[in-house]
Amino acid sequence: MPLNSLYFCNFANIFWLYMAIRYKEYTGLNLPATEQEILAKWAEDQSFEKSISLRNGAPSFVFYEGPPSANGMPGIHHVIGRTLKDLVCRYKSMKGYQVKRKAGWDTHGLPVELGVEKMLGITKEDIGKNPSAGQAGISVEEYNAICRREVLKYKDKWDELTTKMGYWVNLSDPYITFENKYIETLWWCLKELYKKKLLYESVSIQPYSPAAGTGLSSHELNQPGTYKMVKDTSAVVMFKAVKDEKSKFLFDAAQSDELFFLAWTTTPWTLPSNLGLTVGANIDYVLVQTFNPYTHLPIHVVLAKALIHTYFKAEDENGDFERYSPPAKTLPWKILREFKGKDLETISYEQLLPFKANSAEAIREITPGADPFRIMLGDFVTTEDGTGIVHTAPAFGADDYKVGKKYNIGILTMVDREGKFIEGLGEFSNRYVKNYKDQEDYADVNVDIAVKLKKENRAFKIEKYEHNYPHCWRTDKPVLYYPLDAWFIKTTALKGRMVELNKTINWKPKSTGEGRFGNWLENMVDWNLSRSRYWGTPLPVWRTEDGSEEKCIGSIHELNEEIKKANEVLGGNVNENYLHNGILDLHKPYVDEVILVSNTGKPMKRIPDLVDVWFDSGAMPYAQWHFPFENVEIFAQNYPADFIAEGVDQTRGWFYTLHALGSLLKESVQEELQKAGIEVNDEKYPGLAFRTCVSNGLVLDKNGNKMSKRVGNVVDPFATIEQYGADATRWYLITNASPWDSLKFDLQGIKEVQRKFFGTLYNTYQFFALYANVDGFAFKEAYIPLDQRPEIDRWILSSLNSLKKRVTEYMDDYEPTHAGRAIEDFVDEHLSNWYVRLCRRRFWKGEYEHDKICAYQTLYECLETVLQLMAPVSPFFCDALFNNLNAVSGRNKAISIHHTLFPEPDAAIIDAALEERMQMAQDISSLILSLRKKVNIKVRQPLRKVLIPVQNKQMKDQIIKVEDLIKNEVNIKEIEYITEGNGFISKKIKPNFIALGKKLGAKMKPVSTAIASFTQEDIATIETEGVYTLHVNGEKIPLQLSEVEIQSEDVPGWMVANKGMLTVALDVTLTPELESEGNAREIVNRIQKIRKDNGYELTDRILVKLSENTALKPSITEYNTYICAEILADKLEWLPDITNGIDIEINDIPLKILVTKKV
RNA sequence: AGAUCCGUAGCUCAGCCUGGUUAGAGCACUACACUGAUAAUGUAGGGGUCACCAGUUCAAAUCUGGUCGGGUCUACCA
Repeated sequence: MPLNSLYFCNFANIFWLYMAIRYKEYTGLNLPATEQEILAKWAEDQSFEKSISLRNGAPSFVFYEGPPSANGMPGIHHVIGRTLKDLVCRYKSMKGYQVKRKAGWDTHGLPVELGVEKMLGITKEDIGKNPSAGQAGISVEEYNAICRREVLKYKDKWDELTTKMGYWVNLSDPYITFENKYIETLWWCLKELYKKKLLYESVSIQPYSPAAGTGLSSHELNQPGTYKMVKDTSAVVMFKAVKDEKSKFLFDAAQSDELFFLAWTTTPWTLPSNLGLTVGANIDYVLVQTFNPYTHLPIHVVLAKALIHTYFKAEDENGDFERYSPPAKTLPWKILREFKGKDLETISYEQLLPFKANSAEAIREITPGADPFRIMLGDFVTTEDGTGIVHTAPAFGADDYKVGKKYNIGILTMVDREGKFIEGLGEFSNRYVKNYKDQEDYADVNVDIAVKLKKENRAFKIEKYEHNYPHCWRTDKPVLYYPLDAWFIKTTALKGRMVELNKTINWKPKSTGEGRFGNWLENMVDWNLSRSRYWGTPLPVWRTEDGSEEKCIGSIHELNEEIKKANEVLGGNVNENYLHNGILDLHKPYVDEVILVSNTGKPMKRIPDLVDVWFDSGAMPYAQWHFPFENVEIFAQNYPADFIAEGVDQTRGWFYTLHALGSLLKESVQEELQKAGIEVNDEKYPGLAFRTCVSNGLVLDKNGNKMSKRVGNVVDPFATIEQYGADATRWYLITNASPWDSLKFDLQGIKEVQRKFFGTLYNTYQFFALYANVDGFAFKEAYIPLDQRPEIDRWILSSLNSLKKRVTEYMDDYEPTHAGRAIEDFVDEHLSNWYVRLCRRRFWKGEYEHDKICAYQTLYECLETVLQLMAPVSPFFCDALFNNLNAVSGRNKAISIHHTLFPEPDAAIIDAALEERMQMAQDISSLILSLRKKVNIKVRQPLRKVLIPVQNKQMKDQIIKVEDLIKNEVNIKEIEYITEGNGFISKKIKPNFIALGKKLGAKMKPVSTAIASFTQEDIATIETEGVYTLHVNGEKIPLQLSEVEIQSEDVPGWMVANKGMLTVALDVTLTPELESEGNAREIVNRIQKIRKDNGYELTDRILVKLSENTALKPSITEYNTYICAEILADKLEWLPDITNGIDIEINDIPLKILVTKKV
């Protein structure tokens, strides 16, 4: 080896050792592996913690984490929601805000309890027993201990997913809803509401299982198999109207002293409890004259017009009343009068089944001042089935209760909790309304009621009716809707405020807030807060046995004081277990053991109810900081949230409870803040819990079905991330569909993202690293001003700044999908397929000097910026590449891309004209390539000329500036511009519809036909004159040049292609000179391929031997210098014969060639 | 039942707010090219009654009303 070669070799090694680092080059794109490295780095550098501490003192951006329940495994749908949360937080952090993200766990509630019951194989009845006293079952203490343990069963899995998917949230200090401090804040909230009289007890109509003796939650009612088709006795019964001023118009029309309202029921057992009838205000009703089909007495009845034909045959209308005689098959009928439901309001009727127990006195005893047996208006009435008049028994239907309350008709509960009629109902007393006791000789009381009504001329139609009815999932017996005591929050009291504040919330998408949420608010009812379960936040209300006195407790301290007081007053062993250390666990059964004392010295026991878990999560803004007991300052800075995001299914869940509590507690919160000396105003603390809310849609499987374990179409997020990487998964989830559209999840889509976007980005980076390493580019030279860079650099930088602008706008508008798509477009269309493609030579050709440095600086900046722009969405790969770039250049001091500031667009760099002409260059090139394709002339074969017709000077100037790019790209020698007047090109004209449409209106059609038949001369006329007078239907219509669009269509004798306003004509003549040059290019191409096949390094020089006997020799000789320069050879050696060479063919001419490495 | 979102190529989606005359991308398929970025790229091709019906308009994928289908939430009803 020659001395100098050795020297160079060593020098190179030493050189690189000295530099210590080159841009890292990869052997292949492996996203999961890169992510592992980055995760390790983040952990080591504490990148997340630093991303927050770096922003100390900066304005805060407040994010609330909706607490997931960790008693189920996380699924892929959790990944999309969390990606959305994460990207917003990362973005805001990069925009300079401090974004604290406290994690949280939802730990109470029915799903937890049901899971535990299932695991233990027990039912609700087994809980609360005393096994040590020999009872079968489990104590509340033990049960709750198991719930506490089980609820965080999958916490590790959740934490793992959080980490692996790159969700930055503070897992080390989460809020947990079962902790005493958390519950204490909930108690504070409840007491505040209590003090304001917003917390009250009342009855509500709930599903109730008499067989099991317990109320059922809606969750239980939604268990599979609870709704069953059953056949029940249904009855259309006749309520007799009372004649008075209000009903006079009906009696007048009937010309009778007796008329009836028809009402339908599938539960005749509710009839003794009937107190009203409900009609729809705008439903049409009719008064019909007919006969009772059972008693055959002539009658007058009222029912909805739309339902006439379910009871009467059309052909019997106005039938012969005189000749009706039983047992007649036909029932003649006649409409006497038609009216609206609202005309019936408050008309009275006689009680249908009067007994002692449901007498007027009994009713007023229960509800003093009640005014029953009247017709009411309700919006729930339909004409789907029945009669359009709804029998209303407030005790046994939620709608009935609501409308009954409005009209103050009282309430009758003629059925006890065992499901049987109470005393005082005559022959029906003590009979079960359904066969709840499995009696063999059970006689259906509903049938007996129907029979009685038939006999009394009070039944119009009795039949078996098959319908879907809910059953208790435990006993399989039909459920009753039954009035049960419950605690409510009077949300309706602040409805106005909630509606108003909702208008200030930025909802994404808007429709969720205006439609789904707004509607929900409009139809708000009071919040039923109580649950009769075991594992949850206890309602902190104690009450004396007679119910005359009660206390609501608002803190642990207060409770402990009351505990002591009760012991002192009541004496004995009252609360003896809680005197020393106070209460240590606020859950059942401990709170229930505590006895308090009333102001008059009576003992008080706790109401056994728990609080709806939605209260837990809705109070999370306060409870997560243990407000107001601690952290008042922190709370003040973190309330309300700037941003929350959850699935759209939370609209009436978390979103609602957050919003409701925000409104309800506004004054309480402001007071506490003021007490702590914090400045309070309505702008800062408007009683709003969140300012922006993004609701994301569902994740469906690729066929559009809901993912469910049962169907087995769930996607395992861990496997997905492991195989394709979190980056590609996140990018796919975000860019494929807007977050609020439901997403059809398809792994093929992730593969596509991986290949198309990350693959392209990776290639671009690899390309840069490859050559930058060769040239030792480390961005050490001064930043070259734009005006000293070539046009194409200025273009890509302009385009880059336009991109920054768009991405920023989209991100600020919570439209990450559009932001992501814009980035994709840029990387693919602009950076990779135009800039890099056109500039390749600049990187590997020539010396390391001005133009090359420009190219490196430009590409570096593009890469760096794109990585920053995509960082919020896909945080791993960009951080890796960013670090690789920085390791060499040291341009940015941040140790992670997530600590940098989001790129700010520079308007001065954006050059719209430049971007426009580059688009033209791309389009023109594309057109020329398509023409080449058509005549089958490959790009390596140079062509002489293209013609481009130009509309005006400005267009010509634009194209001239990119002329060289086009010529290079499509291998054309010359571009010739043709302008007006030479008659060389033929043109096409069409109306400018927008301009003309406004002016012409209805005359548009004939005018556009006229324009379509313009000749070339006509077009020339309007072009030169600027105006053309059309004659349409004898009317003169002047046509301005600006009202039409003219474009070149054809150049006779040339190959032509169009796109929009652009037209290109290609000269496809091949001269011997052009062919010769084409041959030379072919040779270069073949030899480059051989170099590559032989595995030579980029910089290796080669020796080339060619066989002399070829027709190609003149071409090759002519372009000898060019060829040698391209292939890195000193010279081309011609030999008569080559033994080891490779046979190739160029344009059908054979050639033998031998390439070896020069040593 | 009510509310809401969605329905555009075989698949995933733009375009719709602000109506304008060849309805676009990508994937997949076919063919041909190109390539010292190569799991890339270009060009060409097939593939659409823009779910349906009605209305407004000179003009509707776009605006209005309705219908149908799918998803979700809420409610559960005589």
